[in-house]
Amino acid sequence: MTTTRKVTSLDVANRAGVSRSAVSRVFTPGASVSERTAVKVREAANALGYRPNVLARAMLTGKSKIIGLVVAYLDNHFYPTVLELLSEALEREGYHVLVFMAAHGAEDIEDIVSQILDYQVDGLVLASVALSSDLAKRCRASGVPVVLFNRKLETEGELAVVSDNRMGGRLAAEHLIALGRTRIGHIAGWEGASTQRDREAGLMDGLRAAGLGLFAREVGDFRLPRAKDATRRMFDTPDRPDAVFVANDYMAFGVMDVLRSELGLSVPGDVALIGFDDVPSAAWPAYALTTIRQDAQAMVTTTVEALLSEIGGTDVMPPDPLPVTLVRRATA
Amino acid sequence: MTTTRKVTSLDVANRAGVSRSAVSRVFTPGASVSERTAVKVREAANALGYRPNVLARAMLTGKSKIIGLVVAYLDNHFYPTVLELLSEALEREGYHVLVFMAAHGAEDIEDIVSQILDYQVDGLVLASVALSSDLAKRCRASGVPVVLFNRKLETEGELAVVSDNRMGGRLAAEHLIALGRTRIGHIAGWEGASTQRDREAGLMDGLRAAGLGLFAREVGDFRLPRAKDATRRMFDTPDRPDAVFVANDYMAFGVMDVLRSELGLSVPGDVALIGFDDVPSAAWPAYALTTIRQDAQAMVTTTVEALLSEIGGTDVMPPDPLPVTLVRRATA
DNA sequence: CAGTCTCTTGCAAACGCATGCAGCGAGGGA
DNA sequence: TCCCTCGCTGCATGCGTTTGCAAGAGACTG
Repeated sequence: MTTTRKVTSLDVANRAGVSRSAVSRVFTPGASVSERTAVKVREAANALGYRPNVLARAMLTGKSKIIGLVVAYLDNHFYPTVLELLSEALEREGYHVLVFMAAHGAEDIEDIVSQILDYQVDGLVLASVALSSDLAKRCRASGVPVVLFNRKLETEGELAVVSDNRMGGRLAAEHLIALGRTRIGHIAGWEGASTQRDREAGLMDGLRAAGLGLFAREVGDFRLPRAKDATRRMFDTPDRPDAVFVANDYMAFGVMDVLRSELGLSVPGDVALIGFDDVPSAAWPAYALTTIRQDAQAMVTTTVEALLSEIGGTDVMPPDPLPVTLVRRATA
Repeated sequence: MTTTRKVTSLDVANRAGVSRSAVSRVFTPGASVSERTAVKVREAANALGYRPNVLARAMLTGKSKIIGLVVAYLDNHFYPTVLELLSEALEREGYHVLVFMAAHGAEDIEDIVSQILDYQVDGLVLASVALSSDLAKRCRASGVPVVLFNRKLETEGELAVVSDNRMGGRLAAEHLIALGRTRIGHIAGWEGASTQRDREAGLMDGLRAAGLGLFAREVGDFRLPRAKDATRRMFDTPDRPDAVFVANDYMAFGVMDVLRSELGLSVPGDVALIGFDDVPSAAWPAYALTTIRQDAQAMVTTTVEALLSEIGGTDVMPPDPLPVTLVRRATA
């Protein structure tokens, strides 16, 4: 394996008969270079296959052009979608995404974030992950902007991009009630998530407004097997719910599966179902899940804007919760 | 925003009353340091919150500890799964994944790979992406090991991790034939993919062995809408297939949707269906898709091993295709 | 007690680039 | 013709590390 020596700006400079500075300036947008040398340099660079070393540049400028993303799991299809959108949006701005998997549930977030900071990332987005508020503070102290995605902190001032989860829960409740359902159950996600709390709070708002209470409640932790267990528990009684609001689509698929395949119930005949997120597969005919849609694209756009502003030095106000909409399909 | 100055090894050195080298050595496993200074240094480091700058280290050592991953799309759930597994496996080895989205179909791979190399990645894995063999050569020339994931090149010597797609296709054919089906159709993926070619070749092997020919063929390009269109075309005739082998699960879901929901056909009653990959949702009761399983975990493990070996300087032989298995569910 | 060996440790030189500063030349106005 | 201005360019320094080299400090041996 012939280890071809790395070609540096000096090589290009020599070949083009200029100084390293000249080469550097040619590759630095907005620097002062004459067209004539620019041509010579570009030519030499092409011939040699030279490209500036991002890492070296990062050291000087302090800007690495990389954004850290920590995400806990990818089996809920909402997150792959987000990852794809986020990566594309950032690439458009000259950034790239360094991915970190937060071993599920494990509270080594502390450690993971440290690792990320070692890479001198320009920014950090935490998706589906809870961040202790003092850790957030530490990042901010390192000068690294952080934005929480689909989670928020009770602490003021942390940048968080979320949908109007509470409104979403309320919409779900109102829709089920309008359908004439009265025995409404809830399959909750992980209770540590603000997302979960808000969605449930919204549900309760809606029920209360109609003079109803929650008929049943189980927690599925945003995990498929647990959601199925939760469903079994919830329906293992003669007095069953006639509707269920599930905290996200991913769990809702599991719920629907046990309802139809295990318990032989009809959806929405026996029990109406409504999820949250509107992941792509919610639209698939086999499920045709009625759900509360979060606009992933808008969330990503907002995230990127906030992040880049902060990186640019402009302090930015925490964005408002993004609107959600009920998308009505076959299950409610 | 008080920009706290970055804490460097020099700060730690001063506080601990040693030289920068000492500090460096403390953080370099296997370096020669006395326990006494190690303690002093670690203490100072903790007090100051010091962590070595990975980028600076990367410049010196030439090892960035980052692996580039380029992937074309994440809507086929096979790839999120792989991404998660890959990231976890690499994190275990001290590496991290820098993600690059290859705008679908666009042949700017050339450009994307260049961008990746700018980051001085230690290795590159290309998933669901076709790589011109001279580009592969260019990477190799840069000293960056490349491994193709779920794709292979006709060129010899390129590292590629694939399943035994041909055997998979053959298994599918044999199973359908054993079921008594004779009018067997095929919904193909993107024809530029080796994966597609091999799976189809296997299918043909199986048919031929039974004295059958391919009854119908349409191409779905691994995309959901196109797969659905392909299905409509294939069944828009009085003389319909009684079985279909779809080139991957993701498309198979779409195929099944139009079969059942649009055409009112029964699966497997009217038409048997078999997919490829065994993505998680294939097991969901609403689809219960019979499919050929690729072992994503094994593929990832193989990929990581090959990559790390190459990075370590050991030239490694292209691994054998990984075994696939038929997993029988409700659709065939 | 001198000599030798083994550990540690500091020095200084990279790594590949960006950038302030000063110098150079050309063009324009008086 | 002279001088000022302005656009380019090169020099040198610095970013935060690692690492070969040589020297210092003990520890042992003969």
